[in-house]
Amino acid sequence: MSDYYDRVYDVVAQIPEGRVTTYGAIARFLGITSGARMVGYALNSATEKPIPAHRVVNRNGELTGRSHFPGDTMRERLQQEDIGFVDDYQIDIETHFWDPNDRKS
DNA sequence: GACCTGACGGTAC
DNA sequence: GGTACCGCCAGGT
Repeated sequence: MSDYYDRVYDVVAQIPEGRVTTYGAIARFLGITSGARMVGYALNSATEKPIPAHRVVNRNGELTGRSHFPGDTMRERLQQEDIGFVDDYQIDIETHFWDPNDRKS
């Protein structure tokens, strides 16, 4: 069943502080290149999970999922981790991008 | 049981 | 270069 949900949680939970990743990167890491949507959907159920879902943004670095966070929790939390913002709700994804495949366990 | 929607991404026009 | 449409899989109604 939603095994891949757990994998999403596992990957997201391993995102280093001050780093972010994208839905596509996680999806591709799980083997579903076009399943980025599913990753986001998984995180939808992960809002109550002990994972830094705020470190996951879309391919454009936009905080698309901030709507699921109370207030500006997502934005403020990222700023606390020294994440560079190019816009009020868009981070410097190219600078802080973290690929799941690059994790060192 | 069937249909619709949903934290996105890539390709086509 | 920008906009539009289609594709992926699962869950909720």
